[in-house]
Amino acid sequence: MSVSETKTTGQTLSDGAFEQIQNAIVKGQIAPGARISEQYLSSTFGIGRGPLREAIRRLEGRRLVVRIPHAGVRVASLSYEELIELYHVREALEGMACRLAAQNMTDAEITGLREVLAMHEQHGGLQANESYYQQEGDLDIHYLIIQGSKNRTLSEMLCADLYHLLRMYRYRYSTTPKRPQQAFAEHHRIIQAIADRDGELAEMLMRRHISASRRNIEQRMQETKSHE
Amino acid sequence: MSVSETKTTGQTLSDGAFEQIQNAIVKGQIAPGARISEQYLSSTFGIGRGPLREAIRRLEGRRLVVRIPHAGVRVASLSYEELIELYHVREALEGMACRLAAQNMTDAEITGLREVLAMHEQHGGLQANESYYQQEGDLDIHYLIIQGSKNRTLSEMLCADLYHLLRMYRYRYSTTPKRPQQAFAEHHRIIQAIADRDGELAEMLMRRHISASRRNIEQRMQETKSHE
DNA sequence: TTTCAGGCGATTGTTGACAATCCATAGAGA
DNA sequence: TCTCTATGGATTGTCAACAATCGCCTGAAA
Repeated sequence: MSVSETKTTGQTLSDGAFEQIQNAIVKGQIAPGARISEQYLSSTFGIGRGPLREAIRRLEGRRLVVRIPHAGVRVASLSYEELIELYHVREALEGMACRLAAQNMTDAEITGLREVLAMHEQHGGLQANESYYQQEGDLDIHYLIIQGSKNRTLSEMLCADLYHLLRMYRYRYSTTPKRPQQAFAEHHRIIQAIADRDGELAEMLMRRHISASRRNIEQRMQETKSHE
Repeated sequence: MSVSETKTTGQTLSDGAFEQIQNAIVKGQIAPGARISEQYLSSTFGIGRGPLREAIRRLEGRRLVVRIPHAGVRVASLSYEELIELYHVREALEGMACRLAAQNMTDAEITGLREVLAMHEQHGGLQANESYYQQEGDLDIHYLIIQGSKNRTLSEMLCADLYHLLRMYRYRYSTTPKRPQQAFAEHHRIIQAIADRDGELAEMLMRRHISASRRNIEQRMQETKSHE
């Protein structure tokens, strides 16, 4: 569980620590449910406990860690139920974002969206760790559409708050083999609806897309039965 | 802008400061957009800067303050556009919560909901600062319905993140004279739909309820033109 | 008069030491 | 042997001092 040394993009030590710890948690380099002591983090990142505690409080706000007063913080370990809840929330929020995107995206942005999709189609051929790239690509598409909604409040909620939790799960449970192709087709239809400025259809397609993704997870969890 | 001395409910100084500052911001005791120095807070609450900074980082996560590195933090002053955005997000999220509440609330909880509504109806007679109570009452109803969705992720997002921002505005722009009665009737219909276990109708009614509230604000802002 | 450079004051960022709290373990008594 | 208590260690919470950065104000030059 060695935390790889990524560059600190933050302007202040606290910001840097925040990003690094967040990355480590999201990528699973720190195991979910594991207790993280301030001393460990302090020696790992080589900074004092002050900035660390500030970073932890921010992570707490994003629900990436759970803190118990006088007892320490643990990496959040979302239950299966909470993951499903997350997908339900996403369905409502991203459906809305998609409808707004159909209204508010510029033609240039829609063109860019298509280019990203095409790029992912080309890269879709390689096999090794394809799931990873496909997943990140999936996030890229969703990210662009969310930004296209032009609703900054919505964007922040989805990108800053929800997506990190989601990515945490994606790193844990690698994607299912069959989904990517289907997801690609769904993305294609969604983008088409946006290009047609059909907000209602775009919302419906996005909701179905996320709903299908959720059911896919539910099915896999049912199979493996490793609820832990 | 004297910050009233409210009791510290938090278990740790940082938690207490977090709640107190949050309250002060929400209630408008600290003006929106005002710069708050750590020294001021430190002397006001009588605690060191360490816990204060932790509290500030949490407030930052909730978008109640905006922080610029090396330059200090300011109380968030949401623009008119952001307020409208907030209502749009609420519409999607609370609509969903209402649909889930119709599915998942227990009969006892629905009874409790009706009692709260009836209580607010009785108290509706008094005039002085009625708007305030009506508003808080409104929040109570919404709060109960959100909890009734039994989706903890959703509940946290709405209650912990969004509602404080919303309350901040409610304290600033006192409610309009005519809305309460109408809102009361709408609440009544929503609760009826929940009692009937009609999730689809409940969601639609809640969306319209929030949408009407949003349009009411839009109209008022149009009239006064005090966008500042 | 305007603009830009430099320095001063104030504020934020960071650190290390100190205090308070909790957890686990060992030990005594029943 | 079991339970309850007390003590020690470790960890978190808090504070006060130090360092770094920024904004403002002064003043000089164009």
